[in-house]
Amino acid sequence: MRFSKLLIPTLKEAPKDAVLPSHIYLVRGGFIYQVASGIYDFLPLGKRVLDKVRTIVKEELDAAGCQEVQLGFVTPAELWKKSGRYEKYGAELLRFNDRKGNEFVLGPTHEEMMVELAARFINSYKQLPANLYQINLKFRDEARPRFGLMRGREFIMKDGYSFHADHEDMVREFGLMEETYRKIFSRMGLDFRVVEADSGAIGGEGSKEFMVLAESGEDTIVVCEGCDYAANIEAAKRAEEDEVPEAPEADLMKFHTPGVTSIEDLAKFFRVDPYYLVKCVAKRAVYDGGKNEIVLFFLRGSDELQETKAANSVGANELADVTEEELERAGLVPGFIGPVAIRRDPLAEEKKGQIYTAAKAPFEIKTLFDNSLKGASQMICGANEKDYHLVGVDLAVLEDERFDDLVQVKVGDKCRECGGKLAYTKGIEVGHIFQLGTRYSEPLDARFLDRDGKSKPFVMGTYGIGVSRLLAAIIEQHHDEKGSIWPSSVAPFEVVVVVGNVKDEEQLRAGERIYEELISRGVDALLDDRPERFGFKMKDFELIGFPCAVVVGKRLSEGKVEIIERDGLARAEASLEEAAEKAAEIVG
RNA sequence: CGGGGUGUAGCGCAGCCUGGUAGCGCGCCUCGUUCGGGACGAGGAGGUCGAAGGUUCGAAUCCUUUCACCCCGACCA
Repeated sequence: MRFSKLLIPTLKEAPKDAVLPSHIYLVRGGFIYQVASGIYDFLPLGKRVLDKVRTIVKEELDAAGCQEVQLGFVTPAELWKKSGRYEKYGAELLRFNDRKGNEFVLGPTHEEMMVELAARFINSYKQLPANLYQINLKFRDEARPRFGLMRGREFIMKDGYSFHADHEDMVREFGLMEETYRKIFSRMGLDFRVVEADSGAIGGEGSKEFMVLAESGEDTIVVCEGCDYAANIEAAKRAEEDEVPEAPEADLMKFHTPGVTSIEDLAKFFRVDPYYLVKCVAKRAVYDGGKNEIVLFFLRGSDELQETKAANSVGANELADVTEEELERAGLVPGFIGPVAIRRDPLAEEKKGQIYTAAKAPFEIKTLFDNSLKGASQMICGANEKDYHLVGVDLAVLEDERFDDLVQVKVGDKCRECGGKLAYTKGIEVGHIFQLGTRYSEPLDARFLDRDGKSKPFVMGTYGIGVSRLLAAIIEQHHDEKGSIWPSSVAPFEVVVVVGNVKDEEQLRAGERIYEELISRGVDALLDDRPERFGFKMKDFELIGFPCAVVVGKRLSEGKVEIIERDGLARAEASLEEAAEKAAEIVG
C-alpha cells in the first residue's frame, strides 16, 4: 500500500471534545471519526486495526472449537417480550416499528436470538455441547456515551453462547473460554487481570471479567498485593478483621445526642472508633414492573455500602436514593435510625436505676444486616427517636435477622485467600464470561432430548468481548506523548517505509525496493511516498504508531538506511540490503 | 436523569459584554522557492455564525424556545 493513495486524515490538533489518550490518538491518527454521540465511522486505518483484532478473536475461538454465525442486528420485539427483557432492559433498548407497524429493537446483546436459534436446530444431546458466536454490531442507547470507542452506543462485540446437557460440562467450557480469552488478550499485547465479577442483570452463578489495567479505566478492581486474588469492587470480598479497635464499654442505655447524625460526628461525640457504630443506609429498592420499597441496610460505621451487592441481596434491579421526607412518612427518624428499639424492662420497673432491653425495631420495613454485624456487641446505634442514640447495644438479639455481604472492600482490608493487603486499581472491561445456567433456556423454552429420553432446558454459558473497545484499551496501554504505539499483532501496518524526499529518484526506488522485499517476506508494509517534507512524515509515523519505520534518506548515498522502533524510538543503521530483514525481525 | 459547559469555514479558535452585514491559525487549490523533524512567498476556494421565533431601520452579538455535542455524577449484559 502507498500512503499517498490511502485516506489517512491525520490531525495536528486534538479534537476539543477528546480527553483520553486513546480517543485523542484514534481521532488525530485518522482511525475514526465521530458521526454522532457514541457513534463512529472507521476510516481505512481504523478498519484495518479492527479487522486484525477481529481476526485474532476468531482464530482463537475457532481453535477452541467455537463456530461463528451472524445474527440479525434488527431483532423482533416479540422475542424480547418472551424473555421479559423488553420492559426490563429499559431506555437503552432502541425500539422502533417497521412500515407495517411491527415492533423491532436494535440488538444490544443476543441471548434471545441465539437461544431461539439453538432451540430450533439443536434437538438432541448428541448435538451438544455447542458454542456459537458472532462478531457483530450492537446498539445500546447509553445514557452517557463517552471516551470515544471506550463507551459507544454503537459498537462491535463478540458475543458467544454455549449450550450443554449439564452443569458440569458448562463449567468445563467456562474454563476453556477463560483460557481462550487469556490467549486472545495476550496476543494483543495487553496487561490484564481476570477478576471475579458481579453477574449483574444478566444473572447466573459464576462470572469473570477481563480487565485491562489502565488509569483511565471506568471500573475499580480490588487486587491482592500478596496473591493472585482480583475482583471487581462490585463483587470483591475480604477476610474478617481480627485486629479490631478497642471496644467501648457501656451498659445498654439511651443517650441524648442532639443534632449528632453523621458517623463522623458520632465517633467524635462518643470518642469511639466508627467500627462500633451502626450505620444505616436507606435505599429504595426497585423491582420488576416498577414495584419498589424502602430497604434499610445496616453496617458498621467503618464500612461503606456496596450498592451492587445490596441490590443483589434484595433481588432489586436498582437502588434509588430516598429523601428524608419519604423516610419520615415511613415512620422513621432520619439521622437516628437504628435496628433496635429500647424498652423498659417491666420486671425491672421497681428496681432502682435504669435497666432496658433491646427489642426489634419499631417499624415494618425490610432490613438487611452486613455479616460483620453478626453477634456484634457494645455497638452504638440510632434510637429511632430524634436526638437519641443507644449505647451498649448487643446485636445478638438479631440472630434471626437476614445477614448478607453488603460492604465495599476498602484499601488495606485483608485478603481472604492469603491474608495479604488488598488494594484498588483501575481497569477497562474488555471481556466478560458468565455461567448462565438455564436463565434463558427455561423462559424461552429452549430444550433438547437427553440420553434418558427426557426433555431438558439447555445449560448455558455466555462469553463477550468488546471488540471495538479493545482498540481504545490497547492505546490506553500503548502510547506516549507523541501518539499510539501499536503492538505488531494489531498494528494497521507493521512497517512504514518512509521515503525522505520522493523527488529524489534514488530514494524513491530504494524505498520501493525495501517495501517490495518486506511484502515478499510477508510483512504488512506501507510505503510513505507522499510529497511531504521529512519531519512531516516522521510526525505521522509517530502519531499513527506503526511499530517500525525504515527511513530512506540522506545516508542512502552511503548505502545506509535507518530503522526506528516506535516503542522507545530507538534508531539503528542498516545497509540497504539488510533493511527489510532487520525490520521484519523487529515486528516478527 | 441531575449539575456544569460549548456550538462562528474541514480542524482549533477570536469577534458577542458596548448591535452596523464575519476574522485569525492550521488544512485545502494554483504557481514558484525549499527538501532530515509538522517549510516560505504570492494568489485563491470555502461560512444560512446549531435551529426557530422575537426586539430593532439593522442581530453572530440582545430576549425566548429548541436541538446537538462535551465534562462531572447517577446508570451501564
